[in-house]
Amino acid sequence: MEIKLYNTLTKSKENFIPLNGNEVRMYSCGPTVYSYAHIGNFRAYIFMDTLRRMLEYNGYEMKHVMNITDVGHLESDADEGEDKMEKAAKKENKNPYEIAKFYTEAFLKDIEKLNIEKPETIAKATEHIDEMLEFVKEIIAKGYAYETSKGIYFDISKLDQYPVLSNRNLEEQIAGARVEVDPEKRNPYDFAIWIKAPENHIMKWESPWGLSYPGWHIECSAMGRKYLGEEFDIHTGGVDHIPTHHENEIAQSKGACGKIPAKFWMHVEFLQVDGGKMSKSLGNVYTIDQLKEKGIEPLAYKLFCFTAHYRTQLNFTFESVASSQKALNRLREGYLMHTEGSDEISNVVIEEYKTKFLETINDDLNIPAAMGILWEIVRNEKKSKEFANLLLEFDKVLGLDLKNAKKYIEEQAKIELPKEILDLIEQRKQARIQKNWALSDQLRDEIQEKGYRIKDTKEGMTIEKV
RNA sequence: GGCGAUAUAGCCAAGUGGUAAGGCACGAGUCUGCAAAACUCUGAUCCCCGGUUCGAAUCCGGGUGUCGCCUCCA
Repeated sequence: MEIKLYNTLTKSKENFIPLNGNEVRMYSCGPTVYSYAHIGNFRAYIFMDTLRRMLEYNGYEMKHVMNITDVGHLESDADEGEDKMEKAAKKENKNPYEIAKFYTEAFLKDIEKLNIEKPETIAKATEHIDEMLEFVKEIIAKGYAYETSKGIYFDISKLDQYPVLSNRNLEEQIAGARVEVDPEKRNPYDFAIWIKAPENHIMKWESPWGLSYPGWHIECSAMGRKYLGEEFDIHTGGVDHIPTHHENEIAQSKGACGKIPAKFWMHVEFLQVDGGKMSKSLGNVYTIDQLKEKGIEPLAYKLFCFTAHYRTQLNFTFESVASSQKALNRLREGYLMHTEGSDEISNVVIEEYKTKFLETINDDLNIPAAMGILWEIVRNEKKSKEFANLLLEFDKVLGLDLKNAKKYIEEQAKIELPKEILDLIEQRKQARIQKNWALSDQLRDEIQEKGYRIKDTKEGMTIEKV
C-alpha cells in the first residue's frame, strides 16, 4: 500500500518509494552524550522508532543508522563557545571520554525501557575521525572550504543555493541577529567543518592543520555516507535541526558529493512543558527515570506521545501524562480480556480493521488516529482471541509491548509491604471476619493515608502502592 | 525586528469542503457490606470579525492569543 510522508525539503506530503528496492536506508540524528537525555529528546527517538516500525510493517527492510555525538558539538550550533563534552567533563571532574561512555550507556538503557528498536548501526563520532577528515579534504579539494586561524570553514557562497530546508532570508536574519560575526569568515553563515584545538582541549587528533577536532555537522555527512551511501532514503531529526545542523549537513554533502544526501527529511516538533518551552532554569526538564519516580512508566510516556501527531507541538503536563498511564493500564486489561474471550469474529471484520490501520499509519504516520482504531477494538463488546492477535499485530508498529501485558500488571501488584502495613492488613482481616465494617473501613483509610490502596475482590484482597 | 507554526469540550488531542475520532477527568449505572479497581453510558458546532460556496472547524482577508526558530536544545 502507498505510503505518504511529509518532506521538509518540499514542504509537502510525498509518496514514499525507497531508492533501492525493498531496502529503506535511514539516518537519524542521535544524542550528544554530555548529559542525560530528557523526555523532549525522547519524543524524537520515539518518532524515529515508530517510523521504522511502520516501514517494517509495510514489509521493508531497514538499514538504519543513528549517530552518537561524543565530540564537536559546541555550546552553540553556530560554532560558538566550548565543546559540550569538554564542558561537561570539567563540571563533573572527569575526562570527556568517561562522560561520553556514561551517558551513552544511560541513553541506551532508556531506549530499551521505551521499547525502541535499536538501529542496525549506532555510530560514534570519535570512532569515525578518519572518515570525517577524508570528507573535509574532499570539500577543500572541490573548493568549498577555506582555512582561518580557528579552523576550516565551509564557504556557503560557493553553493547554488544555501538555505534549502528553511525559508530564511539570510540578509534580514543577520540584520536582526545579535551575534557578532567572526571577521575571518567570508560569509556570516559560513560554518566550521574542522576546528583547531586550543592548548587545553582534551579531544583532539592529528590533521594537516595540527591537533584539532571535527565540527559538529561533519559527523553526520561522513557517517551517513559510510554506512548508507551518498544518497539514501530518509533523514530524521528534531525541528531545531532544520535551520543549522541539517542545512549545513546538506551543504557539506553537496560540496563533497554534489548532492543532497537524503530524499526525505523528516522533523519532529518540540515537546512543550506546561504550555511553554522546556528549560533548565524553569526546572521542567525531566528524564525517563524522573517520570518513573512519579509513577509514570516509560511506556506510558510513549503512549502519551501517541496522542499527538509528530508534526504538532505536544504539551506535556503531569496531569496529561498520568492520563496516559491510566490508559496504558486499561489497554493492557482490555487486551487480556480479548485473550480470554471466545467470541467468533469474521475474517472480513479483521481485514477491515487491518486495512484501516494500515491506511492511517501510512498517511504520514498518523498515530493518534491509529490509536482511535486500536481503542475501538479494545472496547469491542465481543471478546475474542482474534482481536487479541490483531492488537498484537498493531503493536508491532506501536511497540507498547502488549504481549507482556500480564507481566506488567503483575509487577504493579507485586510490592514489598512494610511491617506496619502488614499489621494493619491483618487487623483489617480480623475485623472483616467479624463483619466489623466500621473498623474495617477505618483501617482501610489508614492504609490509604500511608500510601497503599486496597481492593477487595472475589479472589481476596489486593493492595497496590498509590 | 525578521521568519514560521498553531488556536477544536475541564485536560491531552485527531479531523484539510458535506453537519465534530480517541484517551483522561467529571457525572450516572453494573459489581461491592460500603469503597476501590474494572466494565457500560453520558458531553463540544470547532478564538473573534468579514468573505468565497448550495454547504466550512476545514478555503481567503483582517484581528487577537499562544508557541517555536533566528540566540542552548530532539
